[in-house]
Amino acid sequence: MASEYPYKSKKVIPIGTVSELTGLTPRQIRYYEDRSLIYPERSEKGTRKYSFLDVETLVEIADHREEGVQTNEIRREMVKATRKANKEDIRKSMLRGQLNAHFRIRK
Amino acid sequence: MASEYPYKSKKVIPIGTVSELTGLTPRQIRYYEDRSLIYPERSEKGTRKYSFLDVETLVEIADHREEGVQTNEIRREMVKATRKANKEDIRKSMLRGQLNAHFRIRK
DNA sequence: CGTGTAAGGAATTCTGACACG
DNA sequence: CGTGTAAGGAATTCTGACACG
Repeated sequence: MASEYPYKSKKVIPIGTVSELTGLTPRQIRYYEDRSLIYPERSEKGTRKYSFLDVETLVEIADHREEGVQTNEIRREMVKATRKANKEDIRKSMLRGQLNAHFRIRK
Repeated sequence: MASEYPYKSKKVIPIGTVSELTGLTPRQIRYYEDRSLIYPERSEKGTRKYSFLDVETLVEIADHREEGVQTNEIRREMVKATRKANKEDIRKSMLRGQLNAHFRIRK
């Protein structure tokens, strides 16, 4: 489920590399986590690990910030976008369910 | 060209994480690099960075090693597999070239 | 609010070497 | 040949705080 890009969501990138990839400073990256915009995983000893998806999200955050959008507003937009995506997923899976029921398609 | 998996080849994973992902020790991972089985990138200060493709390769290496195959033999097999893949790429691109010439398809 | 920085400590990684076999 | 380990050093990351604004 939702594993179309197996490597995109795997959290394995350290903050220094994320910093290079995004152009953001580690300080900024940690702050956006503090504001609940991203959720890296932690290794046993506490170092943060990010996914490529996190990197993409951070780039979007950076774009919004450059336009002066505050982190609060960015969070609202992200939540909204997520809800929309989830609704579409539900719609699709319901459609699939109907089709399967109709045609008796084995998964 | 060959960028079907944009994130698969990007070298961003530190050796400790690769160790967890593969079950190999950092010592083993460095040794296989020494034997020219993998080629991580280096950060400015010298720390190794691996891609998910490297991780996959390392798992294959681990499988071969468990069967007692020596690194030399593993390297030969890998070179052979690479050559085969390249030949297929060339064949495909030539075929594409012919088709394009025949039907005047714009790229 | 968002970001920089100095501070002290902890965890990571690096290399070259010795060991075993 | 392939891998473990102790050694010393360098680079990375972490947190909490003060600063500016």
